Amino acid sequence: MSPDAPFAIRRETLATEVRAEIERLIASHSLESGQKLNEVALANAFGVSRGTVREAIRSLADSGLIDLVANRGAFVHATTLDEVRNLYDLRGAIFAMACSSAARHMAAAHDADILAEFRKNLADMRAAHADAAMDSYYELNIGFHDLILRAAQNDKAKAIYDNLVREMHLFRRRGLSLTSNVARSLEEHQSIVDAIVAGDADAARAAGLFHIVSGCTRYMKLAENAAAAEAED
Amino acid sequence: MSPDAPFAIRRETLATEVRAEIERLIASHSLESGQKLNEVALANAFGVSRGTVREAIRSLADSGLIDLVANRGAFVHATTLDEVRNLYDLRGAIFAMACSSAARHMAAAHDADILAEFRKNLADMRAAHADAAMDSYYELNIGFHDLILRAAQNDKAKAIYDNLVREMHLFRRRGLSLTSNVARSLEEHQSIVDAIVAGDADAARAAGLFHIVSGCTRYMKLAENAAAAEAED
DNA sequence: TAAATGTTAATTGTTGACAATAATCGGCGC
DNA sequence: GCGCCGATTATTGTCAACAATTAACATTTA
Repeated sequence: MSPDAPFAIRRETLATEVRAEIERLIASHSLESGQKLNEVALANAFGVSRGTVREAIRSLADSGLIDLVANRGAFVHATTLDEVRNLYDLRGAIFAMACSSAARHMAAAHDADILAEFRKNLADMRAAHADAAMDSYYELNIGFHDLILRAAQNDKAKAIYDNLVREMHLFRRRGLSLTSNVARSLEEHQSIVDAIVAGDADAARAAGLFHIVSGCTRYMKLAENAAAAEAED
Repeated sequence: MSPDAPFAIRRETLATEVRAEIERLIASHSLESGQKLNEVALANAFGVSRGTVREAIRSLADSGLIDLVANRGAFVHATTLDEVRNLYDLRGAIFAMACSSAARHMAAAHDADILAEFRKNLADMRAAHADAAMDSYYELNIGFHDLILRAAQNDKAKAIYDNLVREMHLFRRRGLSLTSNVARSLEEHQSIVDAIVAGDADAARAAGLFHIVSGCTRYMKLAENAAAAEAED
């Protein structure tokens, strides 16, 4: 009677679709930071009941994408630069831990499948870099981090990490091209994989932490420049 | 929790109270691991509407305390020993990061207030240890970790950490007394505070990680013994 | 005019009812 | 007896209406 099928065909519920739709509205800046979400308006727009959008909003609130004030409403969370720094700190801590765990698991039981996936991801990324195919590079980068978290075999960590990435993505300032320093990022990926393959948990942790800290530094620099450019207008 | 007005009478919403009540049912083992939650039964028991308990259940699911299967229902999440290990890994990563951040902040701007709170917590703990007052020790231990996460000034990290602690607490096996090795735990707290006061981020990170790893080791040992004792019956 | 108060409109919190899906049970054939 | 299949029941997903709270506006008063 226990849920035996792990990959049970769970038909998405309406609320989850609405949630995804609202996320898209935030990502596309149709809903601005700090803006209030009107339940009836959203319900009408999506052609669903108010209770359904309520459920979606609550879910987004639990993920930290929306702020909830009792009896007053829901507001798109406005992420400050200090918060982004904090999010990077968190990402770094979790990602480094995941790299370490991945190395440990690889040392304990050599997993050829996931190793092949790592190799393919690295190769594809090199190709994308050579072709200057920046859009596919973005996807591959997501895929790489996903691989790490899967190799760590820590579902909870993966869920939290995915949430962090999603939040950082959604509130990323418009026009910040993160395609710079691709070559360096690729090197960092390579050294992470090397440490994992070698089964060196400490080296993997260090390489993982360095990767995120570097990413944070790059982002902060871009944000500074963007702020300076805005001030000039 | 009140963002702006300190004197605001934030009347809790019904769903929030119901959520707390369900948590209590899980903690008291009135709801067993893996057990199914019946919405109408809970609604009747609490004297509220089904929609309200639905909202509470969804919130618990987002926190990972409950597993949700579409069209089939909600089940109390059954935490395995492997999962507990993963949770400890996560706690360790976040706690170590928090200790590091706390040290960094203390070095940048000496905060006398929080320092006094640390000193008081350590003194109270020593007193509780001397009096063998284990129940108050438990509270003080929670308070210590809370202080660290506050000193780190990372709200998101604090929210996630609190969630992890709550989950580990709720699914703690009955009869596992965690009051052993209080003296050693106290020493670890002391060395964490020392590193933070010194503004040594690296030392604080190391001390924080060691504290959680030690706690994990102690817990695993207890769990092993408990399993062995059960096998004897 | 500006602050304070009373009144109305808009929005959220909560509820009960209906529809869709999954679990249960009994008959039927083998 | 055992397993498959359809009808019945129970439970969840969704909806629309009601109650409580908040925001907006108009009115009064100093």
